[in-house]
Amino acid sequence: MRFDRPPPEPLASAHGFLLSWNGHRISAMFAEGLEPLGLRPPHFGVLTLIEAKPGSTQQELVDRSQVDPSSMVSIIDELEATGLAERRDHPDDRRKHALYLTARGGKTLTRAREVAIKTFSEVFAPLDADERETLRRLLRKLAGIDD
Amino acid sequence: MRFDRPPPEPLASAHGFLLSWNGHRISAMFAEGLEPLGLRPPHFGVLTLIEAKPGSTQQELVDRSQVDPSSMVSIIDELEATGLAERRDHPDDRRKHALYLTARGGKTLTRAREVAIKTFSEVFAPLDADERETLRRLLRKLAGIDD
DNA sequence: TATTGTTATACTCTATAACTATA
DNA sequence: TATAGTTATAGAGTATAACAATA
Repeated sequence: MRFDRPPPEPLASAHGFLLSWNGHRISAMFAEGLEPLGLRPPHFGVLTLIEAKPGSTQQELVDRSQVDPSSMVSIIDELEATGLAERRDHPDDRRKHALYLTARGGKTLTRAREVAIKTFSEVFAPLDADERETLRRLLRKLAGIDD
Repeated sequence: MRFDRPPPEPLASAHGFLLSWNGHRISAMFAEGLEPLGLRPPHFGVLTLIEAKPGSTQQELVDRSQVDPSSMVSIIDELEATGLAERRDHPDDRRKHALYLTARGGKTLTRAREVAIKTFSEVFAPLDADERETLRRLLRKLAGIDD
């Protein structure tokens, strides 16, 4: 799928297609922006969750990220290999790992957030501030999030 | 990625994540709905485009669908194998094929459209009519479509 | 030489199930 | 017996580049 042009009619007339197309487009653009940092979107998600709750176990990250356990292993393997996060022994249970960001991981997450913001501005450029807020509200409602 | 629950915070706070999550969710639901018809979303797209302009060449479908040429070959192979579309000789150029829906293809497309509408109603159920129209307008604007 | 369609192939991403070590 | 994490493996889906036939 290419995203360098608007989707063609008659497909673009369908609400569902539009939502799907825009969603895949922003994913692809974000993934491309993350590439220079050596990250893919799931890495960003996991880094974000570790920062939000340092010391989380892999199981907790699985629950909060909707990523399956085996994928979580490889994502964290990669984060450790690139020195962005580390597994430490869990104080209460020798089966568990406690996950923490490294200093470098924190910095990389900051840069990844800048990428997210840049991608966001590019994609949402056609909308003014009011429209963006409306879209955000509608998308949250669509996702089943109560405000 | 799982879609049976709303996306977790803090991820759900990000506009981009919300758009991407909803987009992937509706794709996944539509794909699931199409399964009993033996179709995947790209088949639906190609059927739609052939119906919109019968006699299209594969190259034209590639241009209008944003699917790459080699994927187009397998999609059309599958549509022919299941008797939904057919390649005919192109009157002007022996390199080209002219694509047509079969009667069965037309019926299947109708049923696939019903699946699309059903998926759409499910996903957009949390929104009222005005909100849906607003969302449609914003998504078209986002996609770069001039109204 | 360029274009249409095709094939062969490789790659990315994810999911499934079986395994280990601990509880 | 159940849980945390891991491994091995297979699968879906897509993309890339080389190719034959025709223009």
